[in-house]
Amino acid sequence: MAAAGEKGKMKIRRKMREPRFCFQTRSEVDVLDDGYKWRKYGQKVVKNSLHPRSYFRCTHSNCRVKKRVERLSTDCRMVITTYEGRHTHSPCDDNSSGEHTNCFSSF
DNA sequence: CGACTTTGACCGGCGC
DNA sequence: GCGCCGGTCAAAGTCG
Repeated sequence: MAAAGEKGKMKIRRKMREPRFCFQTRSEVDVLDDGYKWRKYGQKVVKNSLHPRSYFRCTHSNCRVKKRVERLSTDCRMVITTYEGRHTHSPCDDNSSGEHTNCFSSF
């Protein structure tokens, strides 16, 4: 990511076996309802942003997907939504049931 | 009543 | 060896 700049190069964390999806969205709200329910489990301030970063987790039981929402210091209405992991259930359940519309499977 | 939110504190890993 | 940063969990409170 852009944060890779700094002094050297961030050592790649192979520990993260789960894919990471970073999305830049311009919205006034932190959490956009993408069809999943998220529960905030933490908030920390990061120097690179000068703004508090929010940590979300999928409220489902079989879903351990994590979501990270960070606000841009240059654009308060711009937020970076980072999804970590894969959803094991369908968004909004019944809706489009039996349809694995998981575009994320690209990875 | 159930579910979700918020803040603080704790722990691990890494750097120097 | 110690300090610092990032990340996570827990408890309580509130709202629907």
